[in-house]
Amino acid sequence: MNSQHFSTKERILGAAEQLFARLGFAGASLRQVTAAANVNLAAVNYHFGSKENLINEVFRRRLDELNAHRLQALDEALKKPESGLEHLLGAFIQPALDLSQDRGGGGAFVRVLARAYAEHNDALRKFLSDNYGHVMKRFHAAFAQRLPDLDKEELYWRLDIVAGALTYAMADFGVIKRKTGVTEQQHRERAAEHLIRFAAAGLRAP
Amino acid sequence: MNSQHFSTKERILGAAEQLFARLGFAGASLRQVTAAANVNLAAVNYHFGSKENLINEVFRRRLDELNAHRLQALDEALKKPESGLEHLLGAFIQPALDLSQDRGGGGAFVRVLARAYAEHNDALRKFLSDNYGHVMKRFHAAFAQRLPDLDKEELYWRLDIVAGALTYAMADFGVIKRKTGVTEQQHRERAAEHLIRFAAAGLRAP
DNA sequence: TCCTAGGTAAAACGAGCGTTTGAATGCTAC
DNA sequence: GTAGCATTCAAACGCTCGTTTTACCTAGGA
Repeated sequence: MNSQHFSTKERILGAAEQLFARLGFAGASLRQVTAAANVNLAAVNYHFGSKENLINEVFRRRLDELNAHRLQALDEALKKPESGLEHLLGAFIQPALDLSQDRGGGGAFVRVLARAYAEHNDALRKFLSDNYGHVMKRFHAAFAQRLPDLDKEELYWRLDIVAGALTYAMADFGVIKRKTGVTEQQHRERAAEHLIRFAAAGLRAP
Repeated sequence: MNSQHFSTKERILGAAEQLFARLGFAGASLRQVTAAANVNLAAVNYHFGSKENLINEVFRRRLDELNAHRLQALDEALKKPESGLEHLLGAFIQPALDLSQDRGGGGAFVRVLARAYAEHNDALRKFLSDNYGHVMKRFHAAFAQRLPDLDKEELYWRLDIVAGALTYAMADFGVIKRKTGVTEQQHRERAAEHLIRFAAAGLRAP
C-alpha cells in the first residue's frame, strides 16, 4: 500500500488530487480525502492549516515541476532558430502530456487543472498568477516573436483560445475512447499531435 | 424587483443560474439560491423535487431554446450550397453568443455550461446527451460533408477540440478585458469572429 | 532516564447542508 | 360564504461539513 512508502502529507496530497478531479473542490470533503489517504481527519489541518491551503498545495506540487519542464523545453525550442510554432506548442503540451502519463496520478491532476480553469475562483486565480504567471509571459513573448504579423490583441485572443482548447482536451484525454489495439500511451501521443496541428493552424490563420 | 414580474419557479431558476456560475453546483447552496430569489427555502423542493433536478432544469430552460436556434441556423447555412466551414461554425456559435448577450442572465449560463463541461458528472452528461445529443450529431454530419478529406477519427478529434475551445472561450468572454471605447456587444462580436477564424483554420489544417 | 517536540488519535464543536413536515395562506369555482 | 386546491411559510429533521481540542504515542537529545 501507499501507506507504507509515502508520508502523511504526500498521501493526503495524492488522495486530494484524485478526489478534487472527480468531485471538485467543494464537492470533495476532507473526510473523504483523509479516508482515501488512510490518515486521521485532523491531519489535514495539522499539516496544511486549512482546506483552501491544501488545494493550493495540490497545485504547487505539480506545477512547480510542470512549469520548470515547460520553461526548459521552451529554452531548447528557442535555441534552434528554425523552430516553428509547432515546437513552441510542443514545449507547452509535451510536459503536460508526460505528467498525465506518469505513475502516481498525474492524469488526475490535468483534470484538476481543467476544473481550476472553469472555476473563476479569485483566490485560486491569484495564487496561480502569482506563482506561475511568468511562465505564461515567456510563452506569450515567444509566440509574439514567431507571429510578427499578428497584432497584440489578436495574439492575445488566439492564445487564450489555445489555452482553453489545450486544457480541455488534456482533461478529456480519457473520454474519447481509443481504438482497440492502441495503447494508452499511443493514444495520448496521437492526441498531442492533433492538438499541436490544430493549434498551429489556428494561430497561423489569416 | 424581479419578485414582481416573475414566478417563483422562474426566480429560482434565475438565481440558481447565477450562483451555479459563480460557485459551482456543489458550492452553491439552496439557502443561497432561495435567499437570492427571495423565496422560501422549501420552494425548491416543492417546485423541483430536489437540487439535482433543479440543476437539470437550469440547463433545460436555456438549452431547449439555444439548440433550437442552432439547428435553425444550421438549416439556413446548409441551404446555401456555397457556405463554408465558417458558416457552420457561425451557426453553432452565434446563438450562444446571442444568449450570452441577452437580458436575464444568459451570460451566467455560458459559464454554467463551461462548468458542466469540466465536471465529468455522469448524471449530468447523460441528461445532456439524452436531450441534446441529436444536435451535435447533425453538426457533426454537416462538418463531415464539408471536410471529406478528413478521416472519421481525425474529424472526431478536431470537433472535440473545437467544442472545448468554444466552450471555454465563451465562458471567458468577460475575463479578457476589452479596450476602452469598445462596447460589450462589439467585444463579443469580435470574439466570435476570432473564434470562427481560429476554429476554421484548425479544422482545415493539413 | 526523563524530557521534549512532532506527529497521530478520537471526539466534539458550531455551522450549514438538503430535505421534510404541518400549519397558514391565497385563490378559484361552486 | 365556503370547500378545495395550490402555494408559501417557519421550523425542524438528521446528517455532514471544516475546524478545534485534548489526550496519547514515540523517537531522539540532555
